[in-house]
Amino acid sequence: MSLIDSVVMRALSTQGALSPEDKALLLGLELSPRYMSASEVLWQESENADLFCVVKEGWAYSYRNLKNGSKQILKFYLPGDIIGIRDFGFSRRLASVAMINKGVICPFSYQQLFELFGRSSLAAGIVATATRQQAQLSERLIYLGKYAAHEQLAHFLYEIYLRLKRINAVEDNSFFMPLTQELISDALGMSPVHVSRTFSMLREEGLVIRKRQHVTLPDPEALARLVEFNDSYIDEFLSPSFSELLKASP
Amino acid sequence: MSLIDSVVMRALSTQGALSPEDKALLLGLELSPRYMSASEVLWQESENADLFCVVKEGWAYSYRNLKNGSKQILKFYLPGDIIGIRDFGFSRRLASVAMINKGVICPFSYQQLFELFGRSSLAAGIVATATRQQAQLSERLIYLGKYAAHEQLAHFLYEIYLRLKRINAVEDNSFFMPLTQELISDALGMSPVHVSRTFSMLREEGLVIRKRQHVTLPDPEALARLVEFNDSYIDEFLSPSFSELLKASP
DNA sequence: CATCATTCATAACCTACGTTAAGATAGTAA
DNA sequence: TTACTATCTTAACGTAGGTTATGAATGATG
Repeated sequence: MSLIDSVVMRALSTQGALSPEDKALLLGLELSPRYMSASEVLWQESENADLFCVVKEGWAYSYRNLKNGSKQILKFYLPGDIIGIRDFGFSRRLASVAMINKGVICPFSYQQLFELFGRSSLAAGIVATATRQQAQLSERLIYLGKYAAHEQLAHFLYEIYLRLKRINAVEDNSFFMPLTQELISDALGMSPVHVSRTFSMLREEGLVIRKRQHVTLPDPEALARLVEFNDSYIDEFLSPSFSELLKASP
Repeated sequence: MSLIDSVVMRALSTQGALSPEDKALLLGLELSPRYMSASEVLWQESENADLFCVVKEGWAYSYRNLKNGSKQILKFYLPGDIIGIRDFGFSRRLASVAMINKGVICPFSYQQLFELFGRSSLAAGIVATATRQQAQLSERLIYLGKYAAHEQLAHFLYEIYLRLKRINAVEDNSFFMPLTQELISDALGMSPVHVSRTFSMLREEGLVIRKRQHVTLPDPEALARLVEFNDSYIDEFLSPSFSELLKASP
């Protein structure tokens, strides 16, 4: 199974809507996997934007450095995720991206992406991917705005849990999460100390067990109830009518 | 000048990248403007999603009702903005949308939008619109996470100011803003009382004058300096190479 | 005009979270 | 093994912003 087949197809195909021609187009793209070390930077804010990437292995994150010296993390990327769609259409990067641990990424040029437009219904798949990412950001916005720290952290952990489950990286309610509490604090907009406090709280309530980079959620549904999780933006694929249109299009 | 010409072209065309054929396609769409009253709801969260809208007149906002009784506003829509691109590709609405004051909107079906895909390079324009909206959300995320109330409010007002300036709705550093402090508080994730406090602060510093629904920024650049505003997501159009591709495509 | 509902301003008080700091634990290198 | 560093925990204290409440200004309606 080629890289494209395993990674990009998963990202773009939606309930088998990719036609054989679309697949051929994708497979025709030149793919040169890049091996990244931990903390390596993919690109910096305001650099020229001309490509996007699919994460094959490892975790990454996008962030913005703030004037007060701290940084705000916008999103964590797990294997199978697409990085840089956000910047498609802009000439420069809106945020920096760096690896968390070592991994492998597959770059595509926007030029290649663009050439797919008009030649196949892939455009819709790209749009769907972009909108799904946007939906995830919206969820984060909601939690940053109105919820207490323990609800934010619960929501965050449950989202990671669901996303990892989709790629079969959860076993026995446990998963590998290469994030420091400092990274989590940058993502949730709170202090590292308070992240620690909040983890302690969730641990005492038996909701989260954490040993270094190994996380166990003894009762994921209890977490989900705590945050009233809206999982449609993760689990839901394209709408049925949308899929029909995709299949029917030439 | 038709509705389409004035509103949608503005939204989708990017530095004259729309070809005559694209324009013909757009003009061929059936357009039935709908007259909306203040507070009227366009759609509710989790309703079936099958259309998007262009705002012709009036302001609107998307929001989510939270379990604790409050709501989080995701975005305010000004004349010329597209509502509902976010949901394209999902079968149900991820957020509710309601008018703020009375206005006029122009609905398009996703079906119509989809048919444009593959038949013209409009797809790229749609993607660009979606990504620009996503970029705006990212900016909000950054401000919610790490900045103090007065910085958040300054950022918010300056963003509105820039967006209104783009549609020539700013005169002499003043503009009409039909938002209550309660709506603003729902958008920024803070209490209405604190929005009032913060407005008082900015007023005392001579940065913002507000009389009911009329806002004046005596020195917009001073506000911008206060928040170190990143305006590329508003002012920047497509990247030059991207525009070239659009023009060159059949 | 009087009445009523919104919206806003300001004050008093309280709490969740930030900040600073000092240890504890684990992983790594010599 | 002994440092040495990164990461985490817990405590003590300060503050930004939440909550509640009261009154003023504005606008709508009869």
